[in-house]
Amino acid sequence: MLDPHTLRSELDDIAVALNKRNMTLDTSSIQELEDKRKIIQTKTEELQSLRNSKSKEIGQLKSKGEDAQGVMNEVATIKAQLDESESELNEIQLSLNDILIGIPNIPHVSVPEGSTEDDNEEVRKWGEPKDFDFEPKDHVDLGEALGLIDFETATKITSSRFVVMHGGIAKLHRALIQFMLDTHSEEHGYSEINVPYLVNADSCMGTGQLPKFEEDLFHIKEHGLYLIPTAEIPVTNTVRGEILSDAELPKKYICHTPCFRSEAGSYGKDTRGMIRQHQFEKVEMVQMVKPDTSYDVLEELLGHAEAILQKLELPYRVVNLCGGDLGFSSAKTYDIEVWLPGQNTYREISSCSNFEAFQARRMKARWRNPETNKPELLHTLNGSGLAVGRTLIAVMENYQNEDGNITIPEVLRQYMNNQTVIS
RNA sequence: GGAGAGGUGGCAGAGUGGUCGAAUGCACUGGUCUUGAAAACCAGCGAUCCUUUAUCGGUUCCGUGGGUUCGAAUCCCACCCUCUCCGCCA
Repeated sequence: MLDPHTLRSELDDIAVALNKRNMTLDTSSIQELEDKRKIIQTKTEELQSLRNSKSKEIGQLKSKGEDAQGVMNEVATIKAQLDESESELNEIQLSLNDILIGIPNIPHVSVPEGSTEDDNEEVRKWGEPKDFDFEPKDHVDLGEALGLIDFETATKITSSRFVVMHGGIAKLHRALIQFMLDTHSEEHGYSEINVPYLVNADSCMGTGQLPKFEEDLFHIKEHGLYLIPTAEIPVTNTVRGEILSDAELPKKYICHTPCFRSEAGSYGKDTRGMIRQHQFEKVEMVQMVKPDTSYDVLEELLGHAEAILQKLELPYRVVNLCGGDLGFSSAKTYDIEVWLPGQNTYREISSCSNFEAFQARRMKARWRNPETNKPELLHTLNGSGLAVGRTLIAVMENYQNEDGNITIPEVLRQYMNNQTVIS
Protein backbone atom coordinates (compact mmCIF):
# COMPACT_ATOMS: atom_id res chain seq x y z
CA MET A 1 0.00 0.00 0.00
CA LEU A 2 1.22 3.46 -0.84
CA ASP A 3 1.21 6.24 1.71
CA PRO A 4 -2.23 7.88 1.61
CA HIS A 5 -0.73 11.29 2.43
CA THR A 6 1.69 11.10 -0.44
CA LEU A 7 -0.99 9.81 -2.76
CA ARG A 8 -3.04 12.88 -1.89
CA SER A 9 -0.34 15.49 -2.08
CA GLU A 10 1.59 14.07 -5.04
CA LEU A 11 -1.12 12.33 -7.00
CA ASP A 12 0.16 13.31 -10.43
CA ASP A 13 3.77 12.44 -9.66
CA ILE A 14 2.70 9.03 -8.44
CA ALA A 15 0.67 8.45 -11.57
CA VAL A 16 3.77 9.24 -13.64
CA ALA A 17 5.94 6.93 -11.54
CA LEU A 18 3.44 4.11 -12.04
CA ASN A 19 3.61 4.54 -15.81
CA LYS A 20 6.88 2.64 -15.55
CA ARG A 21 4.72 -0.41 -14.79
CA ASN A 22 2.59 0.32 -17.82
CA MET A 23 -0.32 1.19 -15.63
CA THR A 24 -2.45 4.29 -15.65
CA LEU A 25 -3.86 5.60 -12.45
CA ASP A 26 -7.34 7.10 -12.58
CA THR A 27 -6.31 10.30 -10.87
CA SER A 28 -9.52 12.23 -11.43
CA SER A 29 -11.75 9.74 -9.64
CA ILE A 30 -9.26 9.55 -6.76
CA GLN A 31 -9.12 13.33 -6.56
CA GLU A 32 -12.89 13.56 -6.57
CA LEU A 33 -13.29 11.02 -3.78
CA GLU A 34 -10.54 12.67 -1.81
CA ASP A 35 -12.16 16.10 -2.04
CA LYS A 36 -15.42 14.63 -0.77
CA ARG A 37 -13.63 12.73 1.98
CA LYS A 38 -12.04 15.86 3.36
CA ILE A 39 -15.34 17.70 3.65
CA ILE A 40 -17.31 14.78 5.07
CA GLN A 41 -14.65 13.71 7.52
CA THR A 42 -14.27 17.18 8.98
CA LYS A 43 -18.02 17.49 9.26
CA THR A 44 -18.39 14.06 10.85
CA GLU A 45 -15.72 14.70 13.44
CA GLU A 46 -17.22 18.04 14.35
CA LEU A 47 -20.59 16.39 14.90
CA GLN A 48 -18.97 13.65 16.97
CA SER A 49 -17.24 16.24 19.08
CA LEU A 50 -20.50 18.10 19.62
CA ARG A 51 -22.33 14.92 20.56
CA ASN A 52 -19.61 13.99 23.03
CA SER A 53 -19.64 17.32 24.80
CA LYS A 54 -23.45 17.47 24.94
CA SER A 55 -23.63 13.95 26.28
CA LYS A 56 -21.21 14.86 29.00
CA GLU A 57 -23.38 17.81 29.83
CA ILE A 58 -26.35 15.46 30.26
CA GLY A 59 -24.36 13.37 32.65
CA GLN A 60 -23.43 16.40 34.70
CA LEU A 61 -26.98 17.73 34.82
CA LYS A 62 -28.34 14.35 35.85
CA SER A 63 -25.78 13.90 38.58
CA LYS A 64 -26.88 17.24 40.00
CA GLY A 65 -30.46 16.08 39.70
CA GLU A 66 -31.35 18.76 37.18
CA ASP A 67 -33.56 18.40 34.13
CA ALA A 68 -31.65 17.30 31.03
CA GLN A 69 -34.53 16.81 28.62
CA GLY A 70 -33.72 19.92 26.57
CA VAL A 71 -30.13 18.86 25.92
CA MET A 72 -31.25 15.33 25.21
CA ASN A 73 -33.55 16.55 22.47
CA GLU A 74 -30.71 18.61 21.07
CA VAL A 75 -28.43 15.59 20.89
CA ALA A 76 -31.15 13.59 19.17
CA THR A 77 -31.07 15.99 16.21
CA ILE A 78 -27.29 15.96 16.15
CA LYS A 79 -27.39 12.21 16.13
CA ALA A 80 -29.59 12.03 13.06
CA GLN A 81 -27.15 14.22 11.14
CA LEU A 82 -24.23 12.28 12.48
CA ASP A 83 -25.62 8.92 11.39
CA GLU A 84 -26.00 10.18 7.87
CA SER A 85 -22.60 11.80 7.81
CA GLU A 86 -20.90 8.76 9.29
CA SER A 87 -22.32 6.33 6.78
CA GLU A 88 -21.41 8.64 3.92
CA LEU A 89 -17.87 8.92 5.23
CA ASN A 90 -17.69 5.19 5.67
CA GLU A 91 -18.67 4.61 2.08
CA ILE A 92 -16.10 7.07 0.76
CA GLN A 93 -13.37 5.59 2.88
CA LEU A 94 -14.20 2.08 1.71
CA SER A 95 -14.01 3.19 -1.91
CA LEU A 96 -10.74 5.01 -1.32
CA ASN A 97 -9.33 2.03 0.48
CA ASP A 98 -10.37 -0.33 -2.31
CA ILE A 99 -8.48 1.85 -4.74
CA LEU A 100 -5.48 2.23 -2.48
CA ILE A 101 -5.15 -1.47 -1.72
CA GLY A 102 -5.18 -2.22 -5.45
CA ILE A 103 -2.37 0.18 -6.42
CA PRO A 104 1.00 -1.54 -6.91
CA ASN A 105 4.25 -0.30 -5.44
CA ILE A 106 6.19 2.50 -7.08
CA PRO A 107 9.27 1.23 -8.96
CA HIS A 108 12.61 2.41 -7.64
CA VAL A 109 14.56 4.86 -9.84
CA SER A 110 17.06 2.13 -10.74
CA VAL A 111 14.33 -0.07 -12.23
CA PRO A 112 14.69 -0.16 -16.04
CA GLU A 113 11.91 0.96 -18.35
CA GLY A 114 10.13 -1.75 -20.27
CA SER A 115 7.08 -3.92 -20.48
CA THR A 116 8.16 -7.55 -20.85
CA GLU A 117 10.93 -9.81 -19.63
CA ASP A 118 12.85 -8.99 -22.81
CA ASP A 119 13.37 -5.53 -21.37
CA ASN A 120 14.98 -6.82 -18.18
CA GLU A 121 18.52 -5.65 -17.72
CA GLU A 122 21.31 -8.19 -17.36
CA VAL A 123 23.43 -7.18 -14.39
CA ARG A 124 26.09 -9.89 -14.51
CA LYS A 125 26.88 -13.44 -15.52
CA TRP A 126 28.73 -15.97 -13.39
CA GLY A 127 30.29 -19.20 -14.59
CA GLU A 128 30.52 -20.69 -18.05
CA PRO A 129 27.91 -23.11 -19.36
CA LYS A 130 29.71 -26.44 -19.65
CA ASP A 131 30.58 -27.81 -23.07
CA PHE A 132 29.25 -31.36 -23.17
CA ASP A 133 30.91 -33.75 -25.60
CA PHE A 134 27.56 -35.52 -25.93
CA GLU A 135 23.99 -34.29 -26.33
CA PRO A 136 22.86 -33.28 -22.82
CA LYS A 137 19.44 -34.55 -21.74
CA ASP A 138 16.88 -32.64 -19.75
CA HIS A 139 15.93 -33.62 -16.19
CA VAL A 140 12.84 -35.51 -17.31
CA ASP A 141 14.76 -37.90 -19.54
CA LEU A 142 17.51 -38.22 -16.96
CA GLY A 143 15.15 -38.83 -14.06
CA GLU A 144 12.93 -41.29 -15.87
CA ALA A 145 15.89 -43.24 -17.25
CA LEU A 146 17.21 -43.56 -13.71
CA GLY A 147 13.74 -44.61 -12.60
CA LEU A 148 13.83 -42.00 -9.86
CA ILE A 149 11.37 -39.36 -11.12
CA ASP A 150 7.78 -40.39 -11.76
CA PHE A 151 5.17 -37.96 -13.07
CA GLU A 152 2.58 -40.58 -13.97
CA THR A 153 2.15 -41.84 -10.44
CA ALA A 154 1.91 -38.28 -9.14
CA THR A 155 -0.83 -37.60 -11.66
CA LYS A 156 -2.65 -40.73 -10.53
CA ILE A 157 -2.58 -39.85 -6.87
CA THR A 158 -3.24 -36.13 -7.34
CA SER A 159 -3.29 -34.47 -10.77
CA SER A 160 -0.94 -32.99 -13.32
CA ARG A 161 1.86 -30.67 -12.18
CA PHE A 162 2.88 -32.89 -9.30
CA VAL A 163 5.82 -35.25 -9.03
CA VAL A 164 7.02 -38.31 -7.14
CA MET A 165 10.75 -38.64 -6.50
CA HIS A 166 12.60 -41.75 -5.39
CA GLY A 167 15.91 -42.82 -3.92
CA GLY A 168 18.95 -40.78 -4.87
CA ILE A 169 16.94 -37.95 -6.38
CA ALA A 170 14.70 -37.64 -3.31
CA LYS A 171 17.82 -37.66 -1.19
CA LEU A 172 19.55 -35.06 -3.37
CA HIS A 173 16.46 -32.89 -3.01
CA ARG A 174 16.65 -33.16 0.75
CA ALA A 175 20.40 -32.54 0.73
CA LEU A 176 19.88 -29.31 -1.17
CA ILE A 177 17.44 -28.06 1.47
CA GLN A 178 19.83 -28.81 4.29
CA PHE A 179 22.77 -27.33 2.45
CA MET A 180 20.89 -24.09 1.82
CA LEU A 181 19.57 -23.79 5.37
CA ASP A 182 23.00 -24.48 6.84
CA THR A 183 24.77 -22.02 4.57
CA HIS A 184 22.36 -19.17 5.27
CA SER A 185 22.15 -19.74 8.98
CA GLU A 186 25.84 -20.45 9.59
CA GLU A 187 27.50 -18.16 7.05
CA HIS A 188 24.98 -15.41 6.31
CA GLY A 189 23.58 -14.73 9.76
CA TYR A 190 19.95 -15.79 9.33
CA SER A 191 17.89 -17.36 12.10
CA GLU A 192 16.10 -20.49 11.08
CA ILE A 193 12.33 -20.36 11.45
CA ASN A 194 9.65 -22.96 10.89
CA VAL A 195 6.13 -21.71 10.13
CA PRO A 196 2.60 -22.85 9.25
CA TYR A 197 1.86 -23.74 5.63
CA LEU A 198 -1.72 -22.51 5.91
CA VAL A 199 -2.35 -18.81 6.45
CA ASN A 200 -5.37 -16.58 6.95
CA ALA A 201 -6.65 -13.85 4.66
CA ASP A 202 -5.20 -11.04 6.77
CA SER A 203 -1.72 -12.42 6.25
CA CYS A 204 -2.25 -12.64 2.49
CA MET A 205 -3.49 -9.04 2.53
CA GLY A 206 -0.43 -7.99 4.46
CA THR A 207 2.08 -9.18 1.91
CA GLY A 208 -0.07 -8.28 -1.10
CA GLN A 209 -1.28 -11.65 -2.47
CA LEU A 210 -4.84 -10.62 -1.62
CA PRO A 211 -7.18 -9.20 -2.68
CA LYS A 212 -5.91 -9.05 -6.27
CA PHE A 213 -4.37 -12.47 -6.81
CA GLU A 214 -6.73 -14.87 -5.11
CA GLU A 215 -6.92 -17.09 -8.21
CA ASP A 216 -3.22 -17.92 -7.83
CA LEU A 217 -3.78 -19.48 -4.41
CA PHE A 218 -5.18 -22.76 -3.17
CA HIS A 219 -8.03 -21.80 -0.88
CA ILE A 220 -9.39 -24.03 1.90
CA LYS A 221 -12.77 -22.35 1.95
CA GLU A 222 -14.36 -24.18 4.87
CA HIS A 223 -11.62 -22.89 7.14
CA GLY A 224 -10.95 -19.55 5.49
CA LEU A 225 -7.29 -20.47 5.02
CA TYR A 226 -4.88 -20.46 2.12
CA LEU A 227 -2.01 -22.80 1.28
CA ILE A 228 1.11 -20.67 1.12
CA PRO A 229 2.52 -19.91 -2.34
CA THR A 230 5.74 -18.79 -0.63
CA ALA A 231 7.17 -18.67 2.89
CA GLU A 232 7.20 -14.89 2.45
CA ILE A 233 3.62 -14.77 3.72
CA PRO A 234 3.93 -16.51 7.09
CA VAL A 235 7.44 -15.25 7.79
CA THR A 236 6.87 -11.60 6.91
CA ASN A 237 3.57 -11.58 8.78
CA THR A 238 5.31 -12.57 12.02
CA VAL A 239 5.82 -8.82 12.52
CA ARG A 240 2.32 -7.77 11.46
CA GLY A 241 0.90 -5.28 13.93
CA GLU A 242 4.13 -5.14 15.92
CA ILE A 243 6.29 -2.23 16.95
CA LEU A 244 9.86 -3.53 17.10
CA SER A 245 12.65 -1.93 19.05
CA ASP A 246 15.77 -0.58 17.41
CA ALA A 247 17.82 -3.38 18.97
CA GLU A 248 15.71 -6.10 17.31
CA LEU A 249 16.65 -4.94 13.82
CA PRO A 250 17.49 -6.18 11.33
CA LYS A 251 15.47 -9.38 11.59
CA LYS A 252 16.87 -12.03 9.28
CA TYR A 253 14.97 -15.26 8.82
CA ILE A 254 15.71 -18.34 6.78
CA CYS A 255 12.80 -20.68 6.21
CA HIS A 256 12.18 -23.87 4.32
CA THR A 257 8.61 -24.61 3.25
CA PRO A 258 6.69 -26.27 0.51
CA CYS A 259 4.92 -23.76 -1.75
CA PHE A 260 1.56 -24.25 -3.43
CA ARG A 261 0.49 -22.39 -6.53
CA SER A 262 -2.63 -22.89 -8.57
CA GLU A 263 -0.82 -21.73 -11.73
CA ALA A 264 -4.12 -20.43 -13.02
CA GLY A 265 -3.55 -18.93 -16.42
CA SER A 266 -0.37 -20.84 -17.15
CA TYR A 267 -2.04 -23.72 -19.01
CA GLY A 268 0.28 -25.03 -21.64
CA LYS A 269 3.30 -23.27 -20.17
CA ASP A 270 6.21 -25.40 -18.98
CA THR A 271 4.05 -28.51 -19.03
CA ARG A 272 7.06 -30.79 -19.30
CA GLY A 273 8.94 -31.72 -16.18
CA MET A 274 9.37 -30.12 -12.82
CA ILE A 275 9.83 -26.49 -13.83
CA ARG A 276 6.30 -25.40 -12.99
CA GLN A 277 4.54 -27.47 -10.34
CA HIS A 278 1.55 -26.93 -8.09
CA GLN A 279 3.77 -27.94 -5.17
CA PHE A 280 7.47 -27.25 -4.79
CA GLU A 281 9.92 -26.54 -2.01
CA LYS A 282 11.76 -23.36 -1.41
CA VAL A 283 14.27 -21.98 1.06
CA GLU A 284 13.36 -18.35 1.58
CA MET A 285 15.33 -15.45 3.06
CA VAL A 286 13.21 -12.74 4.69
CA GLN A 287 14.48 -9.54 6.28
CA MET A 288 12.81 -6.71 8.19
CA VAL A 289 15.09 -3.70 8.27
CA LYS A 290 15.41 0.01 8.95
CA PRO A 291 14.34 1.99 5.91
CA ASP A 292 17.66 3.70 5.23
CA THR A 293 19.43 0.34 4.89
CA SER A 294 17.04 -1.54 2.64
CA TYR A 295 18.80 -1.05 -0.69
CA ASP A 296 22.14 -2.15 0.72
CA VAL A 297 20.37 -5.14 2.22
CA LEU A 298 18.85 -6.01 -1.16
CA GLU A 299 22.33 -6.31 -2.69
CA GLU A 300 23.45 -8.37 0.29
CA LEU A 301 20.43 -10.68 0.03
CA LEU A 302 21.07 -11.16 -3.68
CA GLY A 303 24.66 -12.08 -2.83
CA HIS A 304 23.44 -14.68 -0.35
CA ALA A 305 21.35 -16.36 -3.04
CA GLU A 306 24.23 -16.20 -5.52
CA ALA A 307 26.54 -17.81 -2.95
CA ILE A 308 24.46 -20.99 -3.09
CA LEU A 309 24.80 -21.25 -6.85
CA GLN A 310 28.52 -20.50 -6.66
CA LYS A 311 29.08 -23.22 -4.09
CA LEU A 312 27.14 -25.60 -6.32
CA GLU A 313 29.19 -24.31 -9.27
CA LEU A 314 26.12 -23.69 -11.37
CA PRO A 315 26.38 -20.97 -14.04
CA TYR A 316 23.83 -18.18 -13.71
CA ARG A 317 23.03 -14.61 -14.56
CA VAL A 318 21.41 -11.82 -12.59
CA VAL A 319 18.76 -9.58 -14.13
CA ASN A 320 17.21 -6.37 -12.88
CA LEU A 321 13.50 -6.64 -13.65
CA CYS A 322 11.99 -3.88 -15.75
CA GLY A 323 8.91 -1.97 -14.61
CA GLY A 324 6.49 -4.10 -16.57
CA ASP A 325 7.84 -7.36 -15.16
CA LEU A 326 7.91 -6.22 -11.54
CA GLY A 327 5.67 -7.96 -8.99
CA PHE A 328 2.75 -6.06 -7.45
CA SER A 329 4.34 -5.32 -4.07
CA SER A 330 7.94 -4.90 -5.13
CA ALA A 331 9.86 -1.66 -5.64
CA LYS A 332 12.83 -3.45 -7.13
CA THR A 333 13.50 -7.09 -7.98
CA TYR A 334 16.55 -8.99 -9.12
CA ASP A 335 15.96 -12.40 -10.64
CA ILE A 336 18.68 -15.00 -10.73
CA GLU A 337 18.52 -17.33 -13.68
CA VAL A 338 20.40 -20.60 -13.70
CA TRP A 339 21.78 -22.28 -16.79
CA LEU A 340 19.81 -25.36 -17.86
CA PRO A 341 21.65 -27.43 -20.50
CA GLY A 342 18.48 -29.45 -21.19
CA GLN A 343 16.68 -26.29 -22.29
CA ASN A 344 19.82 -24.55 -23.51
CA THR A 345 18.77 -21.40 -21.68
CA TYR A 346 18.78 -19.53 -18.37
CA ARG A 347 15.70 -20.07 -16.16
CA GLU A 348 14.57 -18.22 -13.05
CA ILE A 349 15.71 -19.87 -9.82
CA SER A 350 15.50 -16.96 -7.39
CA SER A 351 13.77 -13.64 -7.06
CA CYS A 352 15.07 -11.04 -4.59
CA SER A 353 12.91 -8.02 -3.84
CA ASN A 354 12.79 -4.88 -1.78
CA PHE A 355 9.22 -3.99 -0.88
CA GLU A 356 10.24 -0.85 0.96
CA ALA A 357 7.32 0.13 3.24
CA PHE A 358 4.65 -1.29 0.92
CA GLN A 359 4.01 -4.50 2.85
CA ALA A 360 4.83 -2.92 6.21
CA ARG A 361 2.12 -0.31 5.70
CA ARG A 362 -0.45 -2.98 4.90
CA MET A 363 0.69 -5.00 7.90
CA LYS A 364 1.23 -2.07 10.29
CA ALA A 365 4.71 -3.41 10.93
CA ARG A 366 6.78 -0.74 12.60
CA TRP A 367 9.85 -0.01 14.67
CA ARG A 368 10.46 2.71 17.19
CA ASN A 369 13.03 5.11 15.82
CA PRO A 370 15.15 6.19 18.81
CA GLU A 371 15.85 9.53 17.14
CA THR A 372 12.21 10.52 16.97
CA ASN A 373 10.90 8.06 19.57
CA LYS A 374 7.97 7.52 17.22
CA PRO A 375 6.81 4.34 15.50
CA GLU A 376 7.89 4.28 11.84
CA LEU A 377 7.29 1.73 9.12
CA LEU A 378 9.82 -1.01 8.52
CA HIS A 379 11.13 -2.05 5.15
CA THR A 380 10.67 -5.70 4.19
CA LEU A 381 12.68 -7.78 1.74
CA ASN A 382 12.81 -11.36 0.64
CA GLY A 383 14.53 -13.62 -1.80
CA SER A 384 14.58 -17.28 -2.71
CA GLY A 385 17.71 -18.92 -1.52
CA LEU A 386 16.84 -20.96 -3.61
CA ALA A 387 13.85 -22.65 -5.24
CA VAL A 388 14.74 -26.23 -4.40
CA GLY A 389 12.93 -28.04 -7.23
CA ARG A 390 14.56 -25.89 -9.86
CA THR A 391 17.95 -26.22 -8.17
CA LEU A 392 17.52 -29.97 -8.32
CA ILE A 393 16.84 -29.73 -12.05
CA ALA A 394 19.89 -27.52 -12.50
CA VAL A 395 22.13 -29.96 -10.62
CA MET A 396 20.80 -32.93 -12.60
CA GLU A 397 21.23 -31.28 -15.96
CA ASN A 398 24.59 -29.60 -15.30
CA TYR A 399 26.14 -32.59 -13.53
CA GLN A 400 24.92 -35.30 -15.90
CA ASN A 401 27.32 -37.80 -17.38
CA GLU A 402 27.17 -39.48 -20.76
CA ASP A 403 25.92 -42.73 -19.18
CA GLY A 404 22.95 -40.89 -17.67
CA ASN A 405 24.33 -40.89 -14.13
CA ILE A 406 24.55 -37.73 -12.11
CA THR A 407 27.65 -36.62 -10.25
CA ILE A 408 26.85 -35.20 -6.85
CA PRO A 409 28.25 -31.69 -6.31
CA GLU A 410 31.10 -31.60 -3.81
CA VAL A 411 29.26 -29.46 -1.22
CA LEU A 412 26.28 -31.84 -1.07
CA ARG A 413 28.19 -35.05 -0.45
CA GLN A 414 28.40 -34.55 3.30
CA TYR A 415 24.59 -34.66 3.32
CA MET A 416 24.51 -37.87 1.28
CA ASN A 417 26.81 -40.27 3.13
CA ASN A 418 29.71 -39.07 0.96
CA GLN A 419 28.08 -40.64 -2.06
CA THR A 420 29.62 -39.21 -5.28
CA VAL A 421 27.21 -40.26 -7.97
CA ILE A 422 23.54 -41.08 -8.47
CA SER A 423 23.01 -44.06 -10.71
C1' G B 1 -16.10 -32.99 19.86
C1' G B 2 -18.22 -31.97 25.31
C1' A B 3 -18.01 -28.79 29.99
C1' G B 4 -16.18 -24.43 32.32
C1' A B 5 -13.23 -19.74 32.76
C1' G B 6 -11.37 -15.59 30.40
C1' G B 7 -9.58 -11.75 26.57
C1' U B 8 -8.27 -4.03 29.32
C1' G B 9 -1.83 0.04 27.89
C1' G B 10 5.32 -3.08 27.28
C1' C B 11 3.84 -6.52 31.57
C1' A B 12 0.67 -7.42 35.91
C1' G B 13 -4.03 -5.81 37.17
C1' A B 14 -8.61 -2.46 38.78
C1' G B 15 -12.77 -0.68 36.47
C1' U B 16 -20.03 -3.63 35.40
C1' G B 17 -23.80 2.82 31.98
C1' G B 18 -21.78 9.24 32.53
C1' U B 19 -16.15 14.15 33.77
C1' C B 20 -12.57 6.74 31.75
C1' G B 21 -7.73 6.63 27.11
C1' A B 22 -8.80 4.22 31.47
C1' A B 23 -6.86 3.48 39.01
C1' U B 24 -2.62 1.07 41.04
C1' G B 25 2.03 -1.60 40.75
C1' C B 26 6.22 -2.99 37.73
C1' A B 27 9.10 -1.63 33.55
C1' C B 28 10.87 2.62 30.80
C1' U B 29 12.55 8.08 30.20
C1' G B 30 14.08 12.77 32.45
C1' G B 31 15.28 15.35 37.03
C1' U B 32 16.77 15.91 42.44
C1' C B 33 20.17 13.54 45.68
C1' U B 34 25.23 10.81 45.21
C1' U B 35 32.44 10.80 43.94
C1' G B 36 29.71 7.05 40.82
C1' A B 37 25.86 3.50 41.11
C1' A B 38 21.73 1.76 43.93
C1' A B 39 17.76 3.35 46.98
C1' A B 40 14.43 7.29 47.87
C1' C B 41 11.69 11.40 46.03
C1' C B 42 9.57 14.48 41.85
C1' A B 43 7.93 14.55 36.82
C1' G B 44 6.89 12.21 32.22
C1' C B 45 5.34 7.90 29.66
C1' G B 46 -0.13 4.17 24.22
C1' A B 47 -1.68 4.16 19.23
C1' U B 48 -4.73 6.17 15.07
C1' C B 49 -6.68 9.54 11.81
C1' C B 50 -8.30 14.64 10.48
C1' U B 51 -7.14 19.84 10.45
C1' U B 52 -2.57 22.84 10.56
C1' U B 53 3.73 25.37 7.92
C1' A B 54 3.86 24.06 13.00
C1' U B 55 1.61 24.59 17.65
C1' C B 56 -3.26 24.31 19.43
C1' G B 57 -7.51 21.53 18.65
C1' G B 58 -10.52 17.45 17.45
C1' U B 59 -11.75 11.99 16.06
C1' U B 60 -11.31 6.84 16.82
C1' C B 61 -9.35 2.64 19.56
C1' C B 62 -10.37 -1.70 26.16
C1' G B 63 -10.17 -9.48 21.19
C1' U B 64 -13.23 -8.64 16.21
C1' G B 65 -17.85 -7.20 13.95
C1' G B 66 -22.84 -5.63 14.74
C1' G B 67 -26.76 -3.69 18.13
C1' U B 68 -29.18 -0.90 22.45
C1' U B 69 -28.53 4.25 24.58
C1' C B 70 -28.42 11.30 24.71
C1' G B 71 -23.91 8.60 26.41
C1' A B 72 -20.72 1.85 26.24
C1' A B 73 -14.40 -0.89 28.51
C1' U B 74 -19.12 -1.60 31.21
C1' C B 75 -25.63 -3.97 28.61
C1' C B 76 -27.31 -7.41 24.19
C1' C B 77 -26.04 -10.61 19.73
C1' A B 78 -22.54 -13.13 16.55
C1' C B 79 -17.68 -14.52 15.63
C1' C B 80 -12.36 -15.21 16.76
C1' C B 81 -8.70 -16.47 20.19
C1' U B 82 -6.51 -18.20 24.98
C1' C B 83 -6.60 -21.24 29.40
C1' U B 84 -8.49 -25.64 32.52
C1' C B 85 -10.89 -30.49 32.62
C1' C B 86 -12.88 -34.74 29.70
C1' G B 87 -12.78 -37.40 24.92
C1' C B 88 -9.94 -38.38 20.40
C1' C B 89 -5.16 -38.25 18.19
C1' A B 90 0.69 -37.77 15.24
